[in-house]
Amino acid sequence: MSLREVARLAGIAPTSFYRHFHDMEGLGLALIEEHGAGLLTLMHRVREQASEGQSVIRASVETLFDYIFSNQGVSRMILQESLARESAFRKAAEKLFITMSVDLADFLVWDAEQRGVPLSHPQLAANSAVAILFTTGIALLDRPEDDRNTGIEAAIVQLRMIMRGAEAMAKSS
Amino acid sequence: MSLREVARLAGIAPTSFYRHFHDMEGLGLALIEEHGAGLLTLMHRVREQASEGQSVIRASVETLFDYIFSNQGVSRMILQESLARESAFRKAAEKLFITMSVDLADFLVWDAEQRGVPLSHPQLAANSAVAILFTTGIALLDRPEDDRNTGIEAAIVQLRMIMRGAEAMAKSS
DNA sequence: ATTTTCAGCGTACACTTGTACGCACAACTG
DNA sequence: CAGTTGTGCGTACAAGTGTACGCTGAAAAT
Repeated sequence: MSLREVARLAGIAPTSFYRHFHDMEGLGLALIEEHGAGLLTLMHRVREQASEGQSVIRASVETLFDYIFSNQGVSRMILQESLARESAFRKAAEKLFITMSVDLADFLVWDAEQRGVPLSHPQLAANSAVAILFTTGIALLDRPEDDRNTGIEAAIVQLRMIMRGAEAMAKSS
Repeated sequence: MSLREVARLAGIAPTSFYRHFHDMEGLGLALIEEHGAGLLTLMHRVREQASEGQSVIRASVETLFDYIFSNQGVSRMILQESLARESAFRKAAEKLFITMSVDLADFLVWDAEQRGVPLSHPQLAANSAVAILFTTGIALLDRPEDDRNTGIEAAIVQLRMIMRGAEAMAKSS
């Protein structure tokens, strides 16, 4: 997507773009910052609410996928850019994923303590979860709703599997 | 990367590009096909050799990461394109990852039978493994060797965790 | 030996891209 | 009220893009 294309969609002259962002990179960074913050708080809230109820995993997956589905463009861009060649852009996207992973890991250890279940390598478990969630989430974007629903169920099983693995490794090591 | 840029690097005139590929997409498809086939056989071979020796997981991770590190451009392109908007290009990349996952799942059930250990949801375990391996592999590309090595060890732990989880789920369900 | 195929070339065209420059009008500030 | 700041515009340009066309010469096939 080019600067001119953005300007066209925004209904302004190409040169007016500079009034808002110095760069195309500037726009990208702003988008990441905005949506990144929203996503982080969203996941926090879901964990708080769900931990008083049923499955945190199910609630988290459904919430995150909902978010991705209703913000297709940005979500895809962030993931894609986090895998691109070095740039300020990529650094920001990577940072977001790292923050999400760390947040999740924090919750995992808290939850494990709560339940009195030891957990080995919580950070690595969180990294796995984030990687799986985003790649499968984005891959589901252009698919019919049936595929999306089975994809959600699959992701839930995958996350459960990781948690079971982390618990099993803690017991036998 | 533009058609003209490719032609420049190939040392031919822009218009001569058409003698070899009808399209930029044609080039991409050819690259995916070529490297995809190589990658699949490479992983097959590694599993055969390693199953007579030590850790299959370690051998697989090291081999795959070696491949990614020595084929940075194509590897990154394939993963990135598999997450892009619908296109022939994306379909090919997605197909490669699906094939890799299915191959891995086949091996997992064979190996589990061999060892007399039940395994639940082998296909989902394989999907997780492939997603984790590629995203972390690509993310390690622009990093110093130290990071790469710790990344490899981390990936190994993550895969072990998934396998332990799949075994645990099979026992208790 | 003749023909066909192949891979290269240069020229040309219409189009898009980023961006520099300066002007106009609103809104807010003093 | 005058002044500053923010946001818009049109024009212009150099560079890059895909691709249509037709010419060459070598290699391969007949």
